[in-house]
Amino acid sequence: MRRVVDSGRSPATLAVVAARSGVSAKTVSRVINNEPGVRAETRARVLAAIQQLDYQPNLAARGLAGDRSFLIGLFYDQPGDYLSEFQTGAVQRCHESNLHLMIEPLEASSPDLRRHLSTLIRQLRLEGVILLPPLGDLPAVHATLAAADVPAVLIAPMHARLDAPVVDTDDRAAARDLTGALLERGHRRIAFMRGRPSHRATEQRYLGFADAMRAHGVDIDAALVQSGNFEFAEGLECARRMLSHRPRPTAIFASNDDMAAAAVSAARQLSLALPEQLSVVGFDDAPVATMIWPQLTTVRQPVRTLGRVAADLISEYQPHRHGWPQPAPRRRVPLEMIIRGSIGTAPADA
Amino acid sequence: MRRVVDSGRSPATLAVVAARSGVSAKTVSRVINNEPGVRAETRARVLAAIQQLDYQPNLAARGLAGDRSFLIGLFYDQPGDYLSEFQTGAVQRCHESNLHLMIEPLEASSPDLRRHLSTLIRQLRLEGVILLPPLGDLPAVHATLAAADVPAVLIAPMHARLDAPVVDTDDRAAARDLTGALLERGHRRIAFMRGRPSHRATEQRYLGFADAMRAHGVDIDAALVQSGNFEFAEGLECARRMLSHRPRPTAIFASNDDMAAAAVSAARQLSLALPEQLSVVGFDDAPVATMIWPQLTTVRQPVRTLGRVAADLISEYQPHRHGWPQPAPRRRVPLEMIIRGSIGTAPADA
DNA sequence: AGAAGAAATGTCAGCGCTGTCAATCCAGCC
DNA sequence: GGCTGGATTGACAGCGCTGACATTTCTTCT
Repeated sequence: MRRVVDSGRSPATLAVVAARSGVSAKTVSRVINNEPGVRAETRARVLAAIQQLDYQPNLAARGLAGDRSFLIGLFYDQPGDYLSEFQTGAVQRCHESNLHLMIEPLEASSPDLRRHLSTLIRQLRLEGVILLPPLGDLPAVHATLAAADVPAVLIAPMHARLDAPVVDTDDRAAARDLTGALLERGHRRIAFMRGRPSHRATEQRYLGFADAMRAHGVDIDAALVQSGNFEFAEGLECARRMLSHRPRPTAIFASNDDMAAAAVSAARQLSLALPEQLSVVGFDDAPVATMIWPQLTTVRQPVRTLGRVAADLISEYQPHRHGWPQPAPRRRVPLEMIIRGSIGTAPADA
Repeated sequence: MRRVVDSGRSPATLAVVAARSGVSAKTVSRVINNEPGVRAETRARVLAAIQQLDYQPNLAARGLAGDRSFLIGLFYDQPGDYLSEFQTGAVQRCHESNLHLMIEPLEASSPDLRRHLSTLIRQLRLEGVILLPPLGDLPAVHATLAAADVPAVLIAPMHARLDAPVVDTDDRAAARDLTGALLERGHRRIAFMRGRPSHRATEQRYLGFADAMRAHGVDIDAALVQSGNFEFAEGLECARRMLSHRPRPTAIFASNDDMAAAAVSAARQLSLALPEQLSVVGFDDAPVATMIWPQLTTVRQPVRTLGRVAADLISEYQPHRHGWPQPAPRRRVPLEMIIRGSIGTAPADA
């Protein structure tokens, strides 16, 4: 009895499956691709053979023959803590459609962004891409994608486009609710810390804040609306300025949790008691929101869901039509407010 | 004058480049793959044609013909804030070698982990994988990879293996330094908060702590060594227990920043002044480290570099040899201590 | 039963590239 | 010049699959 050492044992091919199940290769192909026009019994037989042989179709061959790639690109500029959650959601959804996700960092400000992107797209023959902010707003990116005829899904872009679907959240409504929570607790002098101007969320969150203030007939003190650029460090400076303003605001609405954490730090340094003397709300429910004391009242960003929905749109895209349907779909993912210890009743003497 | 609309204009193929430069397809292939045995002048001519035609080789075709995939897999279990940094480093390095990175979540505890992994590997024909903890320690993962003959790089695994290269950091030395910083400031009653048992870092950091204590002739109070499982919530419980212990520790060494943040929160709730009454150190230099007040003294984790080095090992892997060289390479990336406001001199009355 | 049409299945070329091996070129040497 | 051997280059098949189209096998209806 002889044994053949075969560490690189060649995996079963479609032809082997065909032989095993007594049909032609083409029929096996039909089964794999879930094409119609295969008798149920035949399909079952083929499926059984696939199982027995533990057959896995060769992606490269499928791609080459069918002029596809089964690859979706996820492009991002700044890696942030939300990225890994987002991509996890996107990958999961992609797998359901037998697609794979390639993640690609892409410097928005890089001079050869176009070349880089173009190389990537054409080498990989990406079937679609997901653009995390702020990439969805770069004309250079859209031009390159259009030239290569690759459909894109935009995540919370500043400006919606007719030719590209968008996934976003209703930040304005959430900001309204959040502001409402402060107003309900008697706050009137509320400072608002804006985010980075290049993000859609920056404007939307401010508008929601303004909506709520107006609805309650409360004036906004322009001196108490400043930008912290979504960053902790700048938020710290900003909060210091706000807290040294007189009369002092009784609450700070920070456009994200990093800046809210900064506001908490600033208050801490001024020995203000939270939430007795100052209420703070953030946005995003970032990890830091529950890592400081008091924990931040904020709005949970359904990041994983966003990733899933984005992948969903790409999967559903019908390439036989010319481009996306007009107008391109837009999906809104609901946002959820989370009340935690960082807000309280406005101080009486304020 | 007529214009032909050609949105899906077929990209140049290798054959076109060959015709253009007056050589055979095979020679163009040689140039693309940087194979030797091509006269410099010929190479230049081909390169010029590639440029002019803006030719991009088709990955799927190269893969099919050459039995490669140009794909590296990055597997992770828990998405964390470090993941996106890591993958950014890894992607960058991969691109330098014309490889692409596929990221794949993989539930360590999932019952069909093997099946899932196996499907992925064989469909994509991954050329190598990077295993983030704790995946590098799962026998099921190694078995599957070995069966498919796919080389793996382990990131900071609990147990090194002879057959797989490892990238890690010298946590023990860093923990020693960090403990030294506390001892220098007069601290003697130092509590130590351990991490998740499944991580190599947990043990290493404790050993470094113990090294330093022993070197200074300071006894470790066993009651002050407890586990917070690397998580904020558990860290909070743990810190409360530690701070209610009498005599109270004057410093807490938390095995990661999340738990250190928890220690700060706990101290805050007990109205302890930081760092006057309590010093806290963390580990990792996570975002939260600079988002709380006082900012955490910690050790910076060179995450992006780790990603780059991991990809480097995979790229350098020589598949013509049988497996990795014995013993497989191990790369240590240096760690850097960062002193911030969370530590101070031990209280005199302690 | 037989024809017509729909449904199911098969044949075959070829996607764009690389491995194998054969053909050609050229320098160096007698 | 003619020969030899290494350096270049080319011809061609085929990687594993799917598209287009041909063929066969059912249904259904008269």
